[in-house]
Amino acid sequence: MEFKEAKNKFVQTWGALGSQWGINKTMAQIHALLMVSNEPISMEDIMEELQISRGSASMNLRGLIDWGIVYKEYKAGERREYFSSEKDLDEMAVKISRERSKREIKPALKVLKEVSTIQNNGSEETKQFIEQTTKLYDFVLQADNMLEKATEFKDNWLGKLVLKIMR
Amino acid sequence: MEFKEAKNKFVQTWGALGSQWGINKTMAQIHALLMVSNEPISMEDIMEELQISRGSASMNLRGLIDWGIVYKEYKAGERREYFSSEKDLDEMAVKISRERSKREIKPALKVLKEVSTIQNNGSEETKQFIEQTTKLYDFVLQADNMLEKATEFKDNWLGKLVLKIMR
DNA sequence: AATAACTTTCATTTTGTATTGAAAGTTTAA
DNA sequence: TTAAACTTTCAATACAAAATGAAAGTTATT
Repeated sequence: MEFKEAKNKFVQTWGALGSQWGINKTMAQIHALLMVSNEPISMEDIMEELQISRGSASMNLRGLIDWGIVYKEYKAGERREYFSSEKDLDEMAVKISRERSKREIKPALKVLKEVSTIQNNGSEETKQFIEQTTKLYDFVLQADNMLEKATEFKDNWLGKLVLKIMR
Repeated sequence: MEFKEAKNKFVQTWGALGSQWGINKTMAQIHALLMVSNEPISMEDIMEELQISRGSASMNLRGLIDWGIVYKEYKAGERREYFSSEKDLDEMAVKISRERSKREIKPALKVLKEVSTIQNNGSEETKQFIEQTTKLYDFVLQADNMLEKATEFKDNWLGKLVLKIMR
């Protein structure tokens, strides 16, 4: 397999993985492209490489910047903007974890808290509902805390965690 | 907030959360419904409650059974099938982790291995590509191993993990 | 201040995913 | 073995999410 083919395969795979985890395919593909490039890439080049429109490139790049894992760069004497991605994978994982927590888990926790604290009117179904949603709240809270704590390690937290768990 | 309203809110929220993580909304809603019900529910009732068609109910229930987090149950003297969900959240997390690993992470790892072992032709871009995809392979492998190890605890692994991490 | 070089926005269109429902399939009971 | 009671399948359809691209917006240069 030669470089070009490998690169394309990687971009496609990363895109597919992304969409299985709720990240839009094109966004994941742009991210993949930037991850394996050592030098910043212009929007024009991204459009060309992935065969996507200007609008799509613009929106998805902005999305990646909002996630904090892609940066804008300016080259001296050039008008055009260039983009590069976070290359440190621990840093990347931390940022993605934090964002997902903020955007998705925290709001879900809020609702879980609300619904798990309704008045128990004594009926069996209400009792069961409160019980299960309370457990769920505790579980999700714990999972979210774990992510938060883990990301505090910052320095290769994943590796340390694995060692710890394996004893 | 009364029971019916709370239940509905929970189902909607769980559905939304699911689709943000790549699980189809209806499937997540059915799962939510089953999680907070103490007794098994028939397909008919699920259709009624969520206002979905027979086909959709059938497909999504089968999907949940494939994930291993919903069970078919038979009532004595009744033809109709009933469905209930895994109520143990640790068990549920273990099953979901294992399935996602098998379906999504393992295949991605295979590709990462492939593309990270192309012949280095000496060019800078090839060198960078190999370097970054190798790092990515190691990272994803480590994350996958962590999940695997964690799920071996089985017994409230998440809680134990959190305690460990927090010291 | 006008022009050029670029980026963003957003109404429309396209694409992909999920749903529908009727027909086919299956199982159980008589 | 037939009928009844149920579930699954799948081609057609609906729906939602993403992409397009032209117009509007922005910024830098002369």
